Amino acid sequence: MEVSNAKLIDRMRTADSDAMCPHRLVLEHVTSRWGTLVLIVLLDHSYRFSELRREINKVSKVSEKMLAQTLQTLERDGMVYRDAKPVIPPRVDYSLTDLGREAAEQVRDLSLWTERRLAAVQKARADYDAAKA
Amino acid sequence: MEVSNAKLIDRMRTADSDAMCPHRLVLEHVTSRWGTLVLIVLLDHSYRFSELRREINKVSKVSEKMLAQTLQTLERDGMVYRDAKPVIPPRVDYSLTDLGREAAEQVRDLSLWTERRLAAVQKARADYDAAKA
DNA sequence: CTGCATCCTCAGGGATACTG
DNA sequence: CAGTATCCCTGAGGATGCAG
Repeated sequence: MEVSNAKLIDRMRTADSDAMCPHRLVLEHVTSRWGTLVLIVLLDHSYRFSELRREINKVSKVSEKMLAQTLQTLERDGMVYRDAKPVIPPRVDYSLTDLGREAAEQVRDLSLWTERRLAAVQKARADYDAAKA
Repeated sequence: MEVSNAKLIDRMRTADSDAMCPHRLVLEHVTSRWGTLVLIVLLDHSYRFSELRREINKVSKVSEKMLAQTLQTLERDGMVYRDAKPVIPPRVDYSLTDLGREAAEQVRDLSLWTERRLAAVQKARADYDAAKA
């Protein structure tokens, strides 16, 4: 990585100081509470809406509304492909696009990293809490 | 990466379905709204509290409360080192630990990735919006 | 300067009911 | 089944004031 961080943070600036710069918004979609889980699960294979919901519910309860909303955001950002089959009853399959797969792999790696380093974090917490008392 | 995603998602489960598993919590701290910015900025060098706040404010206004809260969380997780010098007026320097640097580099890479792929995302959004209308 | 503590606002997110 | 629409509420997060 040749780019300095000072430059990165500067490129995050916006003329309007209140509005977020575009790529930060994408980052927030990808790292959002439900976005991360959707991406990680979809890395496996495509899922129907309720399959996906059941899978995520194993980890953390997600409301139908939030799942739909998350999927729409990721679909609009070009991360998720939505395949709605014109059958009765409806069948909709969600899968990752190439773009989404790139994002998902990085999110997954970060998740795996936190898992690997969990012991260190817990140690740090114990020390921190002990120092407080 | 040898580990299957099915296993990853399963390892994210908790006995108590409502509680989040430990490493997901760490992930959320690191990818939180202010956590990402703190990590990216600190990747440069250490900062005093108000320096850090000014730097982040360039990108997105952060309240003193949220910055302090974020720093405490990251410090407790062993990502950030807090060096409080016993002088008047107080001087506190924040820097990344080795653990924090590992996290920060991944977050920065993800941020750089979204920046690189921004054009693709914006194209996808335009297509999506056009299809709606 | 660096923080706590307090109060308050608002939007993220849940529950429910309804439709194609 | 796969959503949309509605209502509602908790809690993230901002503003202000004060202390060390």
